[in-house]
Amino acid sequence: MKIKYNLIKKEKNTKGRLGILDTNYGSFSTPMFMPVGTRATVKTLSPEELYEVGSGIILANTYHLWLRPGEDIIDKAGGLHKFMNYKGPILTDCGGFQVFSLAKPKDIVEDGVHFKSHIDGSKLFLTPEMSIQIQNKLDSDIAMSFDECPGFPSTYEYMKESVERTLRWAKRGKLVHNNERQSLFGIVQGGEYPDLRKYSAIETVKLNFDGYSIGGTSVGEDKKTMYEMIDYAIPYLPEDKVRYLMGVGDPLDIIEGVIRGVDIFDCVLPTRIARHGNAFTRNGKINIKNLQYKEDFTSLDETCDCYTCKNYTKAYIRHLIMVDETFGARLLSIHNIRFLIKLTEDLREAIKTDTLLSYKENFIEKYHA
RNA sequence: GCGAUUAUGGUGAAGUGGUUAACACGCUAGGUUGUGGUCCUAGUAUGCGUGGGUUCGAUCCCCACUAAUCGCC
Repeated sequence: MKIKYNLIKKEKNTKGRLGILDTNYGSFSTPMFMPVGTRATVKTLSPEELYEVGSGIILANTYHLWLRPGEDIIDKAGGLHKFMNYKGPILTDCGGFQVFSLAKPKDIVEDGVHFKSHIDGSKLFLTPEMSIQIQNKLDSDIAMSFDECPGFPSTYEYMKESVERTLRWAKRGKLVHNNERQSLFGIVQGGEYPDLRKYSAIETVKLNFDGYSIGGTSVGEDKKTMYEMIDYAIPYLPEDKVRYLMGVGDPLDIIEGVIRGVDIFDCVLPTRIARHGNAFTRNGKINIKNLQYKEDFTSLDETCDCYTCKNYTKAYIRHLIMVDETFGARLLSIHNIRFLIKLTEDLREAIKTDTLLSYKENFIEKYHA
């Protein structure tokens, strides 16, 4: 079956909304943070650990799985869920963002995108149809339309052209999509231009997707601009479909996104910074490698309920990171993902009690202290 | 006791008779937003074993001392 978004409650003072998303692999509440598992694994975490931190859904990547091990292998394994032994919902990103980082503007043509493999430099060509067909085989619960993700800043002329192309690609992808149990999302682009965001949103919604995402964010723009990009698109998205803001995962950005009506977020930040020794805490982000934690035998965050915080000290985690033991990255990843998911849990409570704005004020006060 | 060799930062080391002593690691501090899986950026010896000498000038040349390593007795 296709996913179904159930709007439970709208917050009084903001556009924040509480909902439940039903999928083939269970239901989860929104707003929700979605951990990134590019290559069919959320780096260093087992599926059991993902369930434990309250992860409602995870993201895997079409481009990376297309190259290795290849969608046919995953198809033979019985689909992505069986292949990676993950029993919750999975969303696959379309590969558009990899194109953004691997291809040059001149390599983007009407039919698709020419670019070089990040593994061996071999020439590759990806089309909207291929992206959807690969995702059909991966058998994720939600597939994303193949889009172009322009950088920031882009000229108005280029962005207009890009938005039109992304719309044509969305139509082409939708035509070949043929997995009955898989939902398909459209992606709104338009950069920092209000009328292009509006146009992109209206035209994408006309194509009637199962959900909508806002893309083209987190590509170098400042926070204010990113929030405006959300504001320009949200009014034109239907209330009865789920909304996903792509690539955003800084705690403050998640709060601002929820206030603006976003339901799902994804981001590599919690796992990437974990591998580099950083942890989110209620009192701001910390670098566990700092000398001040050498003899700090307290947990990362005394308000946190995660496995890491219940069992390990900063001094121990610092030691593991300093000597490059992977268990350190795992402990920090568990904590950072739990931190963001707990944040969305708190935001859900704030929506229930119509206290989203005061929650934000209190959070910022401590986080920036 | 004798002989040889060597002595440069936390470590391994490069180097030159004359402005700011290479590089790497480590360490210290930042960065990271639909992941190109240990990455990127910056800082880190007021000093070249100790004491004398030669020289306008010595980490670099000479002498002594000290220490380490190897060999011999």
